[in-house]
Amino acid sequence: MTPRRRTKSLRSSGQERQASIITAAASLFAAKGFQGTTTREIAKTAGISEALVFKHFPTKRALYAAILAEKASFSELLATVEESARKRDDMRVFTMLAGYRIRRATDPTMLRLLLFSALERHEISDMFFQNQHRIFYDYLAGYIERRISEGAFRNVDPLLAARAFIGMVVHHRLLHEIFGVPAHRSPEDTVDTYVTLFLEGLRAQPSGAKKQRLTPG
Amino acid sequence: MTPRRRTKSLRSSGQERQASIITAAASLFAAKGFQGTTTREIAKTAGISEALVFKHFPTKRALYAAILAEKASFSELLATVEESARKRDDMRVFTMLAGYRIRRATDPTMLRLLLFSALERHEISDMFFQNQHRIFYDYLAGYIERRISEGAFRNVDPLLAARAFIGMVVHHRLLHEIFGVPAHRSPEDTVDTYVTLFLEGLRAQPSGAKKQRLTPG
DNA sequence: ACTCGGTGAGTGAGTGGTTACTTACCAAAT
DNA sequence: ATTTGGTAAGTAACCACTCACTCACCGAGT
Repeated sequence: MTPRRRTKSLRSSGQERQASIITAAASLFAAKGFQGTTTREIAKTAGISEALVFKHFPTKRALYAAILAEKASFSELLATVEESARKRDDMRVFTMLAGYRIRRATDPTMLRLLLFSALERHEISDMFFQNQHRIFYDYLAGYIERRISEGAFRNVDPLLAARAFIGMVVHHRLLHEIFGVPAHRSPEDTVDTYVTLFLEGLRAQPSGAKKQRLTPG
Repeated sequence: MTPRRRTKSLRSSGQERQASIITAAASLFAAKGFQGTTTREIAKTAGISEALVFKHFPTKRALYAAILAEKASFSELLATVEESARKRDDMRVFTMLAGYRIRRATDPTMLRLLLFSALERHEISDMFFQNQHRIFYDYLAGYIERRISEGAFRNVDPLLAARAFIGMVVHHRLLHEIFGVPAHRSPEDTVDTYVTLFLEGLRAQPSGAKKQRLTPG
């Protein structure tokens, strides 16, 4: 029996392969950084030979740039859709998208990629970073300015407030996901708490463990 | 026994050399990470041959561990002195030391070392990290609990509040010193503002540029 | 229905350069 | 004379990247 195109082909198309290389490389770069990842490892993770990686990307650095560019352009797309929702005054969609973007941008893999690229000072990373964080600033700018116009947050400097908020969220993720400090709440819960804490003027839930030690462990 | 040197010797003592290697290596590791730094570079920066580096430290990793251990033990020392000042109720010394420790721990070189060691997941970095952050938690724990007992910050969860504050400070440093986003105030000013902002319940200076755009640049 | 040649997917076995680390030896200080 | 600070010149392993080559697939000609 000579089966024809019945099951999956033995060879992938160029686009499929390119995507699988990017996926493999992204997780490795996020885990070990650019310098810490070898092209041999990338090939092994993608299940192909090292030579094929270089058929798709001229250099290791070009592959890295492609990954960051892809992530950045997806963020850009989300921002555009979100902006149009805001203009249509569709607050349900806007809030949902903004929430998704915040969760995505504070996702451990994204954070590790972001931090590594920033620390290792790749030229490409500037754009990536600016894109990732403009999201937050724009989102919070809108929210805070709206609330201020409603009479809330008297005497609050919006830029400082936005930065403070981002600081809380990012730092929580750093602590919990990257540095491995155990969280005393679920991530979702904590981000929500931070939002409340920040936006309502540092009034946290009264249910908090007041006598808790501040040093974890 | 005590060798008194009239003129500068052509050769350094073991301890002097060891210190100079650590200094050179620390700045390189902070700038490029463990993987990104070569032992040749370290030797060149310290102004000696590569072989001599290995006379003082058996492996590159051991040198790295020594750097983190040194930083951590200095922090520990500061914490001890500070604790004794607190017990003596010497608030002037306590506040001064605590301020110094916060400034030191948010210093760009320390932050880069910390972030790199955490991202690259060296076993040694755990201790280093725990030490660096216990500083904040303990300092803030004391402050916040004191203020709560005075009737301030009703319904505030101290752990969350401490984390939020650290988030603000660390994120500001990340933005400004590592990611290169221009600060709209001086670093010292901003840290102080964060302290005020946090401790007084998000009431920032009314002098703030209220109509400022939130996106820098 | 079958062959055959063109094309792109895919690889094993390198290449030169770099890395962490070593060896064998030297010179200054005591 | 011995110890200690110091080096030039290695070495084996590993790195990003290349080369020469094979194989799978498809469609045109018969």
